[in-house]
Amino acid sequence: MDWPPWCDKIVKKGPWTPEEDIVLASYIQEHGPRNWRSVPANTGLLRCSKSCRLRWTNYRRPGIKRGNFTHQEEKLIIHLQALLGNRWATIASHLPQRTDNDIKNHWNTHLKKKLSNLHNYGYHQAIVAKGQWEKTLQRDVHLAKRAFSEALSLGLKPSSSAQCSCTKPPFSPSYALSTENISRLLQGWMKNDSSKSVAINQDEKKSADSLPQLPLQSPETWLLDEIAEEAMNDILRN
DNA sequence: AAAATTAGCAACCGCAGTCAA
DNA sequence: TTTGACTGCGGTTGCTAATTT
Repeated sequence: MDWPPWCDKIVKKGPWTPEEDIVLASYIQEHGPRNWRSVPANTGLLRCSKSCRLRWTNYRRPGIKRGNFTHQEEKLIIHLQALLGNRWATIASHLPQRTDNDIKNHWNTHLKKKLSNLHNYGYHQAIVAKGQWEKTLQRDVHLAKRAFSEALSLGLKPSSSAQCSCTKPPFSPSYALSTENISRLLQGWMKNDSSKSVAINQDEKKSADSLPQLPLQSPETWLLDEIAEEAMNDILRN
């Protein structure tokens, strides 16, 4: 049965009910998450294919982690956002248990605010610590970007342009933003991070592990000096 | 206690990319 | 080469719960 042309008139919107979820989940379990157009047609759900896909991708897909973001996850999101901009899908690929929608919502409702506080707190610290705080988060982000560019000139592997879905790179060259290269940069950052407990994609990690270390760990070229890091931790904890 | 405001989040919308016919 | 179907993405909206006045 094809989805009728008048489907827009009967399509249901708004929150999904548990019953609809069960129907969707059992259908996907049987047929796999593809051919979304067939889902409403074959299940009788009064939802458009898009809505079914979104519901599955963001809420019903196995392995999705819901609930509070850990401190470590937040830091990773902040760093990736600084590097990539609002490319939520790319950022989400580095937090496999989180969806892009979840990350985007968390950024818009929590992290932006926290970063704003961090910025203000930074200027306060600058006065208190007699200039030690001149490395505010914004500057750190700038440094990260510079380090990124420098690292590229030191031989980060270009990705095949066809695989790079980045349409709006924050800085050039555009090939910089491949998954592999981002993983390398993250690895550099994580080496400086105390907990090192972020679950990055295991394949990416293997790939990154097999590559020579890049000179990204020096204070001059990587993100946060101890003071900035501590202040950031304070803000994120609150 | 009630009304107003704010915050958080699920879901929708529109656009762009991909691919097959 | 063109066209249409499908999919993915990011921005935005709107509902609900929590908080403030």
